[in-house]
Amino acid sequence: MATRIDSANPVFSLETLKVACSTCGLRELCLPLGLSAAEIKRVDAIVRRRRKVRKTETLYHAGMTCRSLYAVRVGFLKTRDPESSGSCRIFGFHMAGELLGLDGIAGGVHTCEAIALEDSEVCEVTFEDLEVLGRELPALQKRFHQILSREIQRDHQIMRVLGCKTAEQRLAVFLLDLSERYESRGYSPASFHLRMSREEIGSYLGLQLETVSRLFSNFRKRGLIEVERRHLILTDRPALQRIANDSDLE
Amino acid sequence: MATRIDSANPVFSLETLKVACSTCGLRELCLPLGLSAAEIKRVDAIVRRRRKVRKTETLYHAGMTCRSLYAVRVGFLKTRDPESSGSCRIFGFHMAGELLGLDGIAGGVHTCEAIALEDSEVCEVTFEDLEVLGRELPALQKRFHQILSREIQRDHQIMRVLGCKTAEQRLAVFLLDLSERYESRGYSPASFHLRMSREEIGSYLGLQLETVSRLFSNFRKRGLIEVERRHLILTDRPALQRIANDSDLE
DNA sequence: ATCCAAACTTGATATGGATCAATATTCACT
DNA sequence: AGTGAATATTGATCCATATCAAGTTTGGAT
Repeated sequence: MATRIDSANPVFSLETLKVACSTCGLRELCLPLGLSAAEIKRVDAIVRRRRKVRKTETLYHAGMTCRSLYAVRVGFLKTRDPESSGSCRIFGFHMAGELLGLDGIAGGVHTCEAIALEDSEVCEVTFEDLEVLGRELPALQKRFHQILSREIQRDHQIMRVLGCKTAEQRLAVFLLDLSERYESRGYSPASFHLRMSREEIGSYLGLQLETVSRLFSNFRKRGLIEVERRHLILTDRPALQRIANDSDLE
Repeated sequence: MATRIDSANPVFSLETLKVACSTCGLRELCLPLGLSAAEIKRVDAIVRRRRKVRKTETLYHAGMTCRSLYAVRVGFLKTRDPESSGSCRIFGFHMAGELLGLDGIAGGVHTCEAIALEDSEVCEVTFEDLEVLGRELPALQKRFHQILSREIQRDHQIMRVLGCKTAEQRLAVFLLDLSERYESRGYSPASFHLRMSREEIGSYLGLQLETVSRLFSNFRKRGLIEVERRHLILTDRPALQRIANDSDLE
């Protein structure tokens, strides 16, 4: 539960260099995508500090002033709606290379809260710095706009799922989405560990946890997946793909 | 069905002046919000052309290259998912002062289609121009980021509704949202005309049109609204408000 | 003015998930 | 190692909303 951790140490230098965007394995996913080496060096300079967030800890609460966005460097977080106290809606799960806090730019206040699902590390960049540097580096400005727009596209995808897919389809879409994201990070697309509970999956997909659990069992019986608690193997992705798309065509 | 209309006329000058942002009644809602008079003049210069879109006509199709965003000047449009052929998901309804095409920045391609629900007019600004001018006018840059972030917030709101509200709550949220948006445009928040069909409302809210129709009847019986086909009077907004929020607290 | 298609309303019935309930498994903590 | 609290599974039942069906109203085209 402690927050006094090495990365909060104000002594930068070597430590900072080691985790600079220039040498970060995520630069092909994260903010620096598409920038030249020289441009990335400039981005390095505005990455304020790396922050560690232990499992179950909160990166930011709703209502907190929001002056920065956070890039996930390692780990896995969820963002959730603070309002709906009951079955707290989960807006998203976020893995390495993804940016958090985009919703807070408009009002200067976080509208949701971000919680680590495993020990994580994030890089912080203030909007102010990003805007100033964006004026100098059109490629960075463009990249930032892309990221914001991408987020809107992602939200549309979720709206589509919530608005007109069956429970079965929702879970298939969810598993395939995770799979793709792991793959683009160099992990196996077919075998991975779920960082979230059945309840959290349900909250994200607009389903009850029992329904999620039943669907896992059902998928297993049909030979689509192997599931052992939170470890998952997608044994028949084409079939999942078919389930995910199918019924909105018929 | 014709698209040969005056605003497509390449002769600008007086015509253009008349509809410039500087003199536009929407400048407190639209892109120029918060800019100085001098800055707004600069924005005027990048508003390429005004385009008229007649009722039922399409402003852009999914798949079309997307180099611009569109600000609604007059009228009312919907954006919808082209994929789900059956009950085409509707992503949103858009009124004067709102911006369309934000999802297309990332890929340079429109991911949804925009269709006019009544005769409408939009102002076009290319992303390129917006980015170039944004570098010169930090206030404009900031405003653009705000708009993108606002859109993400809006999408979250919809995800919340689709993910954990009952049909009754969804309709209440929807009506109150329309009400607010009309009010902030100087119209009555309590009495307005629905530009969309029951089916379109249903598609937006993840409900069947019959359910929407029944809910209208039900709300009327309870004295919450008066509804005559597409004309609507919200006679008890506090009650609607209660319905909209209530049950996720209990 | 008339006709037709689209939009809407209302009723009857079916069903996918929610809800309630009981049990099993796992993990964190002492 | 042992205990209690999360987490997950599975079954039984219920209900909100979908689906099917019929009839009505409206508005646009001729």
